[in-house]
Amino acid sequence: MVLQSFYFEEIKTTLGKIFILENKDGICFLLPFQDFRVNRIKKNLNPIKGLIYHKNIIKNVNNYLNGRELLLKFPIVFLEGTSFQISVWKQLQKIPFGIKSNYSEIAQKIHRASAFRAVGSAIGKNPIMIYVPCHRVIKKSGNLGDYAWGMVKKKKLLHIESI
DNA sequence: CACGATGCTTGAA
DNA sequence: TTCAAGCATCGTG
Repeated sequence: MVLQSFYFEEIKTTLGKIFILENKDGICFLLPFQDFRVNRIKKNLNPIKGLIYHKNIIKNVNNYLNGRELLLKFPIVFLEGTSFQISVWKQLQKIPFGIKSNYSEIAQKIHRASAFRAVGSAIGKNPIMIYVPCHRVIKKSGNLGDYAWGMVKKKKLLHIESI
């Protein structure tokens, strides 16, 4: 297998500093800068500074966060994750803008109705924030639930989508 | 390999 | 509000 090149960028947003990693096939990671995976990714994949394939995601992220634009579609590549986790992340992508869901609903959709607790764990490892809209998943009770990157960020995202 | 612990939950007590 | 059940993963031994 041919060694592929990865490109990264770190942008400042109203949500804080965000790390973006891409290759020619799509977006591979989009994480808050403080996520523990960022350093590991840089070290292992040795990405080149500066996006070249999906440069316009930078403007899209900022516009979205400022409520000026909806999320555009970018190809997404899951470089890691178990089949269970990937099926959860793919299911999240089907939640429309401005619509909320809950953990057991996601579990049902992937035909693992009783695995709602595991769904929560899988969502917590989402590699691509915003575009894999894990923030739209809240508790069935109506409480906002938890968020791996902090409730402040989850609340901001939900606010942007008026959820 | 076998447990125990853990994590963006739930439903019942 | 507290708690046990339930499920995929991960760290330990």
